[in-house]
Amino acid sequence: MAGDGGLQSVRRAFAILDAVAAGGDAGTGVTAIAAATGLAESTAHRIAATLVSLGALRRLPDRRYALASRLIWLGAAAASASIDRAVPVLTRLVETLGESANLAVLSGDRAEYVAQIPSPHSMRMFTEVGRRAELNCTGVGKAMLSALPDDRIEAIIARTGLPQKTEHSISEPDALWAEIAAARARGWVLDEQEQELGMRCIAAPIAGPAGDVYAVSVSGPLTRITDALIERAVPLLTGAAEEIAGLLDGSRPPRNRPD
Amino acid sequence: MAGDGGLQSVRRAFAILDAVAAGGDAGTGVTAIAAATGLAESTAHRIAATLVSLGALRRLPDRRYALASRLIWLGAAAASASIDRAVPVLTRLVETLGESANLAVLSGDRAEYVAQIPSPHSMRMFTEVGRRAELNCTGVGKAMLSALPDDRIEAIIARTGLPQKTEHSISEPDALWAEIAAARARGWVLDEQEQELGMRCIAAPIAGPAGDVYAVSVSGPLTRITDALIERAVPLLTGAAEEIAGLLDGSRPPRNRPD
DNA sequence: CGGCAATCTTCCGTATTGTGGAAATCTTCT
DNA sequence: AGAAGATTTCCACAATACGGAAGATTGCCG
Repeated sequence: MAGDGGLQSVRRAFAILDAVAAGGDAGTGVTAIAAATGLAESTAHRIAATLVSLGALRRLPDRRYALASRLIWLGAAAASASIDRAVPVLTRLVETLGESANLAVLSGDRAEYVAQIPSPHSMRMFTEVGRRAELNCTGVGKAMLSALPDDRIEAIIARTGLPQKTEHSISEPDALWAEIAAARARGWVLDEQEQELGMRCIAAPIAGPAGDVYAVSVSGPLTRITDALIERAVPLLTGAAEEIAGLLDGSRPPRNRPD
Repeated sequence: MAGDGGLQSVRRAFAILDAVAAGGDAGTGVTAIAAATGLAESTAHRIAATLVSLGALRRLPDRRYALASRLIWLGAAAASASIDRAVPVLTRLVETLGESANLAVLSGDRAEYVAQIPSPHSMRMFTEVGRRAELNCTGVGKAMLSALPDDRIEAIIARTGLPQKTEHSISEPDALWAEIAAARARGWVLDEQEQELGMRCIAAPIAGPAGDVYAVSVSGPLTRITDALIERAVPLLTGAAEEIAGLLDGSRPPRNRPD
C-alpha cells in the first residue's frame, strides 16, 4: 500500500462520490468532479463510469452524474446497525426530559429524520421519520449547517434559497449565518416556531469521520419547552450528541470552524 | 480499462461492501469476505482496510468488519433524489385506491420503510417511516425476500428466525418458502394480518440494478382491503413497482428465479 | 446555420499501483 | 502449552490505472 490511505483508486472513487454528493440534486459534470477531486478529467471520467456500472452513480441525460440506488441500499444496510445503536441514547433523552427525541442526517440539501422516540405526552411534535425538512428553518437543519464548511453552506443556500415554513422562519442569509455562528460557539441551536407554529426544538450537530453530518434534537410544544427545560436539556442533548458520535464510528462533535 | 467493468479495484471494493452487507449485523471476517468475493485473503484485507480508513467499513473488536456511517450519509444523499421521484407514484396509488402506500428498502436483515403516503381515511395503517420490520411477517418483507437468491434467504432466516408479530405470522420455513414461490410466480404478496391484527397489505418487489431490493405496498384495515379491492389494486401496484424501478436507475421488476 | 468555446470521451504508452503467495503473527480452543 | 484457524505483513513483479493528447459532442451566440 502506498501510504496509510490504502488503495489509491478506491480512495479516489469515494472522493468522486463525495464530489457528486456535494454537487446537489441537479447532477455534477466530469469537469466539476475533476476540479473538486484534483484528478485528471479522463481519470475522473473512467472512475465515474465504473461507479455507474456498479450502480453507485447514474448518468443524467445532460451527461452529468448523480448518486444512485446502490448507495441507498448500502446506506440502509449500514443504517440498520448504527441507528439501532443510537435508539437507546434517544430513549434515555425522552425518559429524562419527557419530550420527543429525533436523529436526522444531512440528505442532499435537506435534513432527513432517521429515528424518533416519541414523547409520552399526548400532544407532541409529530415528525414522520423519513420525512425531509428544510435546513434553514429546523433545529436539526441549522445544527447540521453549523457543521459544514462555509462554501458548502453557500452552495446549499444558492440552490435551496431560504424556504419559509412559518412567519418565524429565517428569511435573510445574514440571520442564518448569525444562527450558524451562534451554533458553532455554543454547540446547539434553537428552533423557535420556525418549522411549525407552537413548536420548539433544540438540536446539536454530530460530525461523522468522513464528512457525514447528523443532528440529534429534542422537540415539543412551546408550552412545555420552556427556557428552564432548555437550560436543563442542553447538557443532556450535547452529551447525547457526543455519545451518538462515538457510536457512529468513534466520531466526535464538530470543532468550531472560524472560517 | 480492462473490460467493460471499469476499474477492477473499485469493483472489488464494492464487492466487499456487498459481502459485508450480506454477512449480517454481527460482522464479517476477512476469510469470509475472501470466500464471498473470490479474492485472495491478503487482497481482501487490504481493500477492507482502505474502506475502514474511508469510513465505509468499521472494525469490530473481534476483528470482523461491519458497514459504517459514511455509507449512511452517501445513502441518504442518494435517497434524497430517488425517493422524491417515487413519491408521485405512491401518491397516485393513494388517490386511485384510497389506501396508504409505502416504499420499503431491504436494510440488513429487515425491511425499512422509506416513504409513505397516508390514506385519507381517518382509520388507517400507521407506519412510521424509518421503522424497521421483520421480513417474514410483512408484505414488503416477503416481497423483498422473493427477489433474493435462495442462499441469501436461507442466511437471513438462519440469523433472524421467523419472529411472530401476530397469530397469523408465518412461523414455519416451509410456509415462508411457499409464500416466496407464490410471490415469484405472480409478482406480488399478501400480508393477511401477519404484521398487525386487523390489517391487510399487498406488496410488490422492486429489484435495483445492483442487487438492491425494495418493495412498494398498499395497506389498510381488513374491512376496506377486500378481495375486490385487491383484485383491482394488483395491476396498479405492480405497475407502480415497474414505474418506480424505472425511476431507480432504469431497473426492472425481478425475473422469477427457479433456483 | 456556422463558428466557437467548453465539456466530454477515447486512446495509448508506460510507470505506478495493486496483486497474491508465502511467511509471520494473533486468537481461540482443548 | 500446543494446534488450528484466522488475520496481518511483506515483497517481487506484472497488470492495472494513469494522464496527456486528440477527437467528439453540446450549447450558445451572432
